[in-house]
Amino acid sequence: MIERKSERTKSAIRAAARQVFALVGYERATIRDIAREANIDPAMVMRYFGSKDGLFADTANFDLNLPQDLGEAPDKAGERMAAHFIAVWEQEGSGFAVLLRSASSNPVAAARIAAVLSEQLLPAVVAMVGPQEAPQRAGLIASQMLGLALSRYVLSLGPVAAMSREQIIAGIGPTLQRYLYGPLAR
Amino acid sequence: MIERKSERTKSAIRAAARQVFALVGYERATIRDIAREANIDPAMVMRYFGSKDGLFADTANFDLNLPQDLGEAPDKAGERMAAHFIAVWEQEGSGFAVLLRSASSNPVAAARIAAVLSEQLLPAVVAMVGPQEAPQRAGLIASQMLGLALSRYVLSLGPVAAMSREQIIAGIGPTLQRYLYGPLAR
DNA sequence: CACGTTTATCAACACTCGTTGACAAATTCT
DNA sequence: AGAATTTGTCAACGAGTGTTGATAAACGTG
Repeated sequence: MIERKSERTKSAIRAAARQVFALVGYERATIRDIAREANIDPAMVMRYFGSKDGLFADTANFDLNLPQDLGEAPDKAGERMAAHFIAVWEQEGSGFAVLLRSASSNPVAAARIAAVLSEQLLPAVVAMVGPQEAPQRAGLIASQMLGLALSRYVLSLGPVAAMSREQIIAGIGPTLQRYLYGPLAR
Repeated sequence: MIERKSERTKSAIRAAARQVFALVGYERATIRDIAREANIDPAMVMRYFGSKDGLFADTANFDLNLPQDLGEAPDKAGERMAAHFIAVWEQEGSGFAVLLRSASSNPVAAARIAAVLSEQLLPAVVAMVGPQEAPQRAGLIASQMLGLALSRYVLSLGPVAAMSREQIIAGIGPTLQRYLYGPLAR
């Protein structure tokens, strides 16, 4: 057999876990729920992922994957960044929904979001504006993007969820642009 | 006795509940934890609040309390709004921390945040810019403010938590200003 | 003081959860 | 085919949870 049977089961569990975790969060998701969603026995989850924590750690990952050339067209950076964020989030199984849904109550998820900020967003901003002002600028950007994701995808707040991608980008792009290159308080 | 003894106990429970709920969220908070924090018996919680849900419903309330005169100085509205948000959140026992910490996993909390948007923020924005564009503008404002609160108070993301109130206001005020009165995509 | 009401204590129930281990079935290898 | 390994099933355990009811202590009132 070219592919172990267990790999099929593992990915079925993973897919079900992503779905359930993203929908109800780490605490409310039960192994029994996930197993039922994947049409397997709860014990299989333990066999292949060791524990509920292990499954979550495997499922809740996210790569921001920012383009490297944002700084080459500085006047377009904000808009491009906004568009990139939305594109990455809306691709299925990105793991970001899992992460954000559980971040408020699960320390592991919170730490991973913090890591995305410090290891992916911050370096990109450093490359654009230098190390001096980068933390503050990256922090402001993170606050806007996380707030958008929370409002639109997690809480589904009416007005935010109703906006089109284009409206979102038109609204938030200039904000990111200013957070990147606009004036800053000392 | 001028004040029933039960009122003392009830407010002790309330205070402990706010603290525990705000720290770990609805699901991870246990009645036993809250009771221990308040130095009372778990059964007292049931007597006075009926259920864990009842206690949460009693604890998790929030009034944005926006000033009525924001529209009178339109060029200052964004900055004043930002300053007001921060002031309201940082006053102890505001209940907002409880709400936001649990919003991602608790439907009641999510619904209450949605209600703050639709019943408090939206009407204020309608009064300033009219009903046509208000939903989109209020949605954008909510996304930025929720994201700030999430980053700074719930997740304590380093760069955001490190900023001073003045830096926050200087950074976010202009954003709200543009969300209120700036150009908008159709 | 004695009585009724309010407040507090305690132990237990019923349930759900993550997790485990024994065992069976299927699959692969010799 | 027979043995060994992998994969799956099932029932149960132990811990923790919200919740309840019986019972005691504290308190105000005649």
